Amino acid sequence: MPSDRAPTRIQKKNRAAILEAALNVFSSHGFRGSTVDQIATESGLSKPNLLYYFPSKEAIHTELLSGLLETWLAPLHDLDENGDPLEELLSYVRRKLQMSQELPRESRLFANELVQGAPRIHEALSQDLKALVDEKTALLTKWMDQGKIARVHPYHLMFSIWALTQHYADFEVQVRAILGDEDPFEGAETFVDTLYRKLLTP
Amino acid sequence: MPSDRAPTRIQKKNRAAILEAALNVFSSHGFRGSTVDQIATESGLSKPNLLYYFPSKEAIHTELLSGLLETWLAPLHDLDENGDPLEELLSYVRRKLQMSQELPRESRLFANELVQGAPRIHEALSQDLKALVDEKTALLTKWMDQGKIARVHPYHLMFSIWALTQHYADFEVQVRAILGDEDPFEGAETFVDTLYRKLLTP
DNA sequence: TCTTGATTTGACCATCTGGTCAAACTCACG
DNA sequence: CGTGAGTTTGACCAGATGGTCAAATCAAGA
Repeated sequence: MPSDRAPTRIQKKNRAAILEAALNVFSSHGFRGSTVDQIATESGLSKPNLLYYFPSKEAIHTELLSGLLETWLAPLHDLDENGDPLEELLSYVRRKLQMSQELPRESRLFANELVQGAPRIHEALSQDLKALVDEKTALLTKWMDQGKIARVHPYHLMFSIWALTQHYADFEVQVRAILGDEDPFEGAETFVDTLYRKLLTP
Repeated sequence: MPSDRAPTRIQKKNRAAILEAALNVFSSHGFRGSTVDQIATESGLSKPNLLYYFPSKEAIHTELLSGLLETWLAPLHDLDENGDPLEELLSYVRRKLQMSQELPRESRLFANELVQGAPRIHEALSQDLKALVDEKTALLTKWMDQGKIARVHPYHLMFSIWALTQHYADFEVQVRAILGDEDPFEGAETFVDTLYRKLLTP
C-alpha cells in the first residue's frame, strides 16, 4: 500500500496498467467471472504485486466503474439548452453511437453490471443518473411544449437512445453474426438519424 | 443418471424444478457467477441429487439456453407474409415487448450470454438466428420495394426492435431507477408504437 | 410382501480463488 | 555510496466450488 503522498512514477504506471487490464477482463467476463490472476497476468504483474496497488478485486472494480461513469454521462451533460433542439438531440445520439464504437469495453462493463441488477452502482443510478436525466428530460419537455420537437414520453425517448446505441457494443457478437462483414456503425448512423428525425420532427 | 427410458413422474418433477431454479440463478448472476449449490438449494434438492439429474452445471445451462431459444424466436417466426405489413411489424414489436414483461429472466439469461461474447451459443446465432433473420428481412425488403413500408436498413430495423424491447427487461434496474413507481411497460408500448408508425409509414 | 431399479445423501476430494506475509530486491536522493 | 522508502515475489492459507461415490432409502410392480 503506497502512502498517501503524491504517487510515484511506478505507481502511476502500474495502477494504469491494472485498470486497463481490469477493463478488458471485467468487461468480457463480468465481476464474478473474472479472477485476480487474470487481471494480474494481463497487466504484467504478479498477483501479490497487483494487490499491493489495490486492496482487493472489488476495489479495482469499484474504481473502474466510478472512474468511467463520468465519461459515460458526459454526452448527456453537454445537451445544450441554447442549441437547435432536433440537432442537439441528433448530436447526442451520434455521440452515444460513437462511444459504442470507440469504447465498447466500457459499455459492456456497465451492461454486465446492469443485467445482474447493478449491485455495485445502484446508488449512482438512483442519485447521479436520475438527477441528470430529470434535468435533461425537463429540457426536452420544454422543447415539446414550445413545439420545437414532437411530443413523446421523454423518459422513454431517453431509454430508446441508450438502447439503440449501446446495443451495438453490448450485443456486438449478435450484430456481427447477422451482419457478417458489413460495418455495423455505418448503417447504424444512417438508421438512427432517420429514425429520430422522423420521430421528433414536429 | 436415469436410464434412457421414458422419464418417471419424479424425474419430470425434479428436472423441471432444477431448470426453473437455474433460470432464476443464471439469469441474475450469469453462468460463472452462479453456483451449483445455489441452484440445488433453490430447487429444494441436495447438490449430489441435482447432479444425479444433470451431469454438470454446464449441462443445465446448455439445456436452458437451447430450450428457450425457440420460445425466444417464435414471435419473429410468426411474422406473416400475408398480413398488413405495418400491422405485422407493430404486432411483432408488441409481442417482443410483452415477452420482456412476462419473461424478463429469459431475456436476461440471453443478455448475460451475449454481453460476454456468447461463448455457448455462438453457433446458434450464426446459424439458426442468422437464417431466420435473413428470411424475414427479405420479406421486409419486399414490402419496402412494394412501397408498403418506408425504406430503412432491414437489419438495423431488426436490431432496433430487439434493442428497444429487450432493454426493459435487461436493464430493468436502470429503468426503474429513473421511472420510480411509474409502470415501465405502459409508457413503453405507446412509445414504441408511435416510433415505428412514424418510422415505417411510407 | 418382496425385489429391483430409481432416488437420495453424507462424506469426501481436487482445484480454484481471493488474499496474506515476511523476506528480498530496487530506486532515488542526501 | 549508503540508506530508507517503495516495490516485488515465493510460499502459503482458508474458504468456496464443481464433482464423485458408496451406502442408505424409497417406490412400484410381480
